[in-house]
Parts: sequence; C-alpha cells; structure tokens
Amino acid sequence: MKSPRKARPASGAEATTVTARPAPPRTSTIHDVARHAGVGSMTVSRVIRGTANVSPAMRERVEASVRALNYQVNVAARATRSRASAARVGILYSNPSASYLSDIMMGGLEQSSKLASHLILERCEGLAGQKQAVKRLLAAGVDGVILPPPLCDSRQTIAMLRAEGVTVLALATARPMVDVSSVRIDDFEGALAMTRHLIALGHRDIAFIKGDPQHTPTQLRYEGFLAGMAEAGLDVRPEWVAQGLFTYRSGLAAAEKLFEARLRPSAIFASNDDMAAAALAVAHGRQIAVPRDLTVCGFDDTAVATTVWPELTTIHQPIAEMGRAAVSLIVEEIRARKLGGDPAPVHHLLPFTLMDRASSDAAPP
Amino acid sequence: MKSPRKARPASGAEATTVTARPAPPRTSTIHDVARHAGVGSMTVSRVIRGTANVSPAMRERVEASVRALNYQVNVAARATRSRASAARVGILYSNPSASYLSDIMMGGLEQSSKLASHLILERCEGLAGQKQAVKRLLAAGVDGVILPPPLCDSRQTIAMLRAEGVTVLALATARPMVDVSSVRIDDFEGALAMTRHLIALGHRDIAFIKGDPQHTPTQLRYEGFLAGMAEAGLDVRPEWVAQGLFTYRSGLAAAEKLFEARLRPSAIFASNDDMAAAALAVAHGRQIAVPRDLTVCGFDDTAVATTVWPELTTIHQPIAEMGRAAVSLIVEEIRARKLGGDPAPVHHLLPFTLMDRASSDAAPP
DNA sequence: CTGAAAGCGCTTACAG
DNA sequence: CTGAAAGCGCTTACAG
Repeated sequence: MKSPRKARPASGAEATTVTARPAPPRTSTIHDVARHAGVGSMTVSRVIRGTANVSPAMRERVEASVRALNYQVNVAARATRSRASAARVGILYSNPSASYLSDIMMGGLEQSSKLASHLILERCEGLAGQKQAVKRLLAAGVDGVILPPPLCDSRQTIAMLRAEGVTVLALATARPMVDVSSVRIDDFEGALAMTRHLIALGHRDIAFIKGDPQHTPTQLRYEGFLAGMAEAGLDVRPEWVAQGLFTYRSGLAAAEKLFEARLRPSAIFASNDDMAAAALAVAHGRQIAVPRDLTVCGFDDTAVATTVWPELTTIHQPIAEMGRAAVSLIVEEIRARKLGGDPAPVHHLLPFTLMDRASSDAAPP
Repeated sequence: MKSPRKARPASGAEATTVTARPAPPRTSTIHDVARHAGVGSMTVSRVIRGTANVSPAMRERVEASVRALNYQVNVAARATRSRASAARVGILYSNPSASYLSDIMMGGLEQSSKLASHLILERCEGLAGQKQAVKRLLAAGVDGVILPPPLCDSRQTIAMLRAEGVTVLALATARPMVDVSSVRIDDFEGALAMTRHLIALGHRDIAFIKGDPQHTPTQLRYEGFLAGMAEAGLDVRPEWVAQGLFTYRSGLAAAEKLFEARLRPSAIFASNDDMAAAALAVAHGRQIAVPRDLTVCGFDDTAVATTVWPELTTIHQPIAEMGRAAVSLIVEEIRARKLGGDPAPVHHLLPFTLMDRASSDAAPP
C-alpha cells in the first residue's frame, strides 16, 4: 500500500500551463448596430425588444447587423431606464435544507438576472422569526416578496407584507388565495395521473404514504390518489394507507408499517420523493426486489429521485421554472402598480410531468 | 373512507381575501441622500462605496441620511458605469443532475445579482458537445467562463476558451493548473480531518469507499484517509477498501462487498455522500444499527446528507460560497484585463467544515 | 477632502 | 413607420 504523504498534495497549483491569451473581445452597443445598419438607434431598440411598428425590411436589415456584430443587450443599462426591472424582489424562506429550495432560487435568480431586477434572499427562523424577517425585507426596500412553502400559506406573513404595500406571490401553494398571485402545479391531478399510471401497469394493491398534515399539498395528493382508485373501482385498504411527514425518517417508519400488513401491496405511492426513497431502502433491507416484486413511486422529482437506485418514478414539478415564472409575474405586477394601476392577481398553473423511471414496472401476475 | 372528488379541488383560487393594499413604497436615489445631507452626490457615492478620502464627519452625516431615507444602491445603474460588472460570465456544466450544481448556481447567481454582472448558463451534452457549447458561449459574447466539475479538469475545454481570449476559472477541481484561476477546498485535508475524527472516536477498523478514478478528488481523498491511518499507526486492510464511482448504486455494491469481508469494520468512510447514503441503506437492510453498531460518514454535505436518517456526518464543502467566490474572482479578473492589465491567476482555497451528525458515534468497546 | 460636469447603454416621450 | 433629444441612477475623470 502506498505510503501516505504528510504534505498537502496539490495544495498549491500544479506546474502545468495552457496557452497565452489574446486580448479580450469587445462587446458592441446599440449604436454600433445602428451605424452598421445605417439607421437610428431607436429603430435598433425597437427591433431588439420586438416592438411593433417596424417595417419588415427595416427589421431584416437591423437583424442582419445584430448578427454581424454579435450584439448582445446590456440588461443592466436596460434596467436603468425601464421601470419594469428596477424592481426589488425578496424571497422569504424558512426551511433552507429543503431540496426544492435551491431549485426555486436557481430559477428565480436566473430570471432576475435576465430582467436585471434585484433579488434579496431572506431567511426566517421559525414561525416566531416572521416579523423580524419581514422588517428586514421592508428595510431593504422590497417592492415585492415571493413566498415558497411553507410560508406561502401563512396568512399572517402575507397580511403583514401587504399592509406595507408590498406585492406578494405565493409559490407552490396548494391552496392559493383569490387576491394573492400564485404559481403552482395541480397536486390533485398529479397524484391522479400517477395512480392511473400504476393501475395501467396492472397494479391493484396500491399502498399510499401520506404527507405532513400541516402542509397544503398533503390532502390534495391523497384525494388525487383516492379519485384514481375510485374511478377504477379499486378498494383502498385502511392498512395500506400510512401517515408520513414528508421526511425520509417518517417514510422509513411508514414503509415498515406497510410491510407488516397481512397482505403486501404490489406498489407503494409515497406522496414525496424523500419518503419514496425511504421505502426503497426498507424494501432493499427486506430483500424485496424493486421493481420486480414491488413498485415504488414518489412525487416532486427532487434530487434524491435520481440519486437512489433504482431511480424513482415520480411526478416532476418544474421547480426551477416555477421560480422563473414567479419572478417574471411579480416583476410585472410591481411594474403595473408603479405605473399607477391596480393589476389583478395572476394564478399561474404549470404542467407537471410523470417521470417513468426504473422503480416502477408491471404488477407481478 | 372519504369519497373522492371528480373535479380538481382548489384548481381555481380560493374565495379568501386578505387586505387592501396601500401605494407601493418609493425608493430614494443618491441625489435624495445628497440633498438630505446637504452635500454633493459625489460624496454620497464615495461613502456608499467605502472609498477613502472622506472626512469622518462627512461620512457620519451621509450615513445618517442613508439610514433616514432607507437608501439602497441601484446595482443596475452602478453596473452601467463601472466596467467591473459589465462582465458577461458563462457557467459551462455537463452533469445537470449533480446535487452540487444547483448550489453552485445559486451562489453564483446571487453574487452576480449583487455585482449586476450577467450570467449565462450553458449545458454541454457529453464530451463531444464541448466544442458546440464553447461556440454558443462565444456567440453570447462571454468575457469569462466558470467550469464546475468535471469540466474543471478538461484541458481541451480550457484551451479552446483561452484561445479566444476568454478568462477561465476552474471550480472545485482537485488539480488546479498554475495559470488558470481556481476556487476549491483541500480534499486531502478534508479526508485527513475525517479520518482523525473517526480515530478520535475510538475507531480502529475503518473501511473506505473510493470514488470514480476519472475524477480528480478521488485520489486526494483516498490519500488523506491513508495519511490519517498511518499517523495513528493503523493498518488499512485491502478487503476494507472498496472501489466506488461516486454514485448511490456503486455505493450499494461497495457496501455489500465490505460487509462480506471476514471481519466487519466499525466505521465506513465513503468518499462522497451519495455512497455513504447507500452504505446506510445496506446497513439498515442487514439490521446493523447506525451509529450504535456501525459509524458511516461521507464527504461533500450535499442535500442527501440531511435527507437520510440518521443524518450523515460529513465534510461540508461550502459549495454556494464557492460559486459566489468564483463569480467575484472572475469578474475581478475580467475587469483587470479590460483595463489592459495581465492579472495573475488567483487560487482560492476555502475552508471545509466537519459536520458531526447522527451517523457517527464512539466505536463499540 | 469635496463637487460640477460628462457619460455608461439603453428606453421613454415627443416630433415628424 | 422612423429618429433626435432627454434622462434613468450611478461612477469616472477632472477641477478645485
């Protein structure tokens, strides 16, 4: 066995080089394009924004110059002038370890970077920390705040923000309020689609692991499951419904309970991926082969779904896209309000996708 | 059992309202502050940037006005004028499902949003897609590109970018090149620290699961482990070293192999969290209680580390912070080059943290 | 140490 | 349908 080194290997950089670097490329402006096309800068501005009132010939000419000069908009400059993106948007979160959070942030930050709006991340410690967190956001001068779960369902937080004239958007809530904009998927339909999928695979003996009763999607996912079973005329046995809390640990306990029932189900539908991953681990321990002897599926399509083996069949929530949509919508709403309007709240329902992976298969005969 | 509903529950918004909203807050500018403080705008600009050459009295006065008016910098406007942040930075990634990726992005986007630089995310499909992806980035007019693993170690990608005058930064590489800036932790020291921790807990029989031989951190983490064992005068049994590939599935196989050895180790140190999570699942299946009968630990502190139960003791890589640092450093390097300089590459080594969680405990007597 | 002027790259509002 | 002017909020470069 190789003898260990005491000094840090590669602690400094290695003595390898690549090549010398030429001068950095220069980026062109709207005026360069205008000069190249022989038109006014205003026309270029109209073309790149896709505004109406530009003759086709002119548009063609400008677009050619844009390509020729490899022009790219300077979003920072654009933001300076157009009120739209001068928006300051907060994201108030409370559960930083949730796997969906970084995807929400990623989508939101990406969109914000496109619009050159300014995003402010604020963490709220427990429920008691709400007031403090809202105060910090107000001190930062936010025009709007996006609320991911579970704060998306906190009437108190929403009320505090709105009392100060701040625009609010609830993200991934299952229970949107009529006068607060929201971005979400349809949890009921998602669970229904998964249940139909299992039934189409020939499963009749389907168990279900419920989520945390405190969270709004829990009930809808369960109802979607019940609806799917009912429309196929299948029974839902009480001993095949286990209570979970959306955590891996609760999934471990729930799965153990399901396996102790007299009859073993041929499929387990867990209402999120963490609990489905736990069910997989329990099955593995009991030497139950997945998917040969047991189908397991989840909900959300978070990172763990593709980490475990076999990879989980699950309902994909387009979380990053929801983050993007949330920023777009709230910035638009803020803009409208700044212009003196009173925009109606928008409720944006995004499509989910059933990801058919290796953890599910036809029911054993 | 409750009868299922056919219609989508809560498919539209609920009939609940909150409160009416007052007018949105207006944000103040540098000139408002200047007027309030009775000074020139330039002085305010100097104070908020923390520039030298401002008398303490003046600074005090301006800061009071900043607080009074709740002034917040408009980063977009700032970016317009200061060349620094006009930077366009690409992030070229190839493994979108990697759990560290969204954290890198999150840190990077956050920093970029602060600097009002422009981030462009580009995905490269397989190794063959490198050329295409680089072309797309060049077409987008990038000044610099950040390379997360595994592309951080691709000499070809780096060479292509630099040939076009693009500044490159390698993120989380274990083998930095001397003339390419990098941001990383010390993998050797991290593994050494974990090994020492296990030994301090009384473990003598420690098994190790190696990572993918293609990835640069693999060797260093293994060497860190060997060094720790050697300095304590402990043997490393060949049958207690298993080869993995950094995937959960490979961890499953590696752990099974370790348990088939004649003697069972009292601790398993997996060189990443996915494989440690797999080892946990295998132990669970074999009714081996963790941490009572077996200690399991990982490396990276990705989301899965706190998803599984018991939660994993692991080495925390400050991934989001590394993303932030990468953006800061590359923007600074781009700025320096734009001003005509030839800045030396920077090698930034961030501290790791040993997260002592529930999956590790003292060795059984 | 402080400030008035010019300008960043774009869009708004106003003329033709 | 097209464009010249003014201005967004800030910083750079130049005077004092």
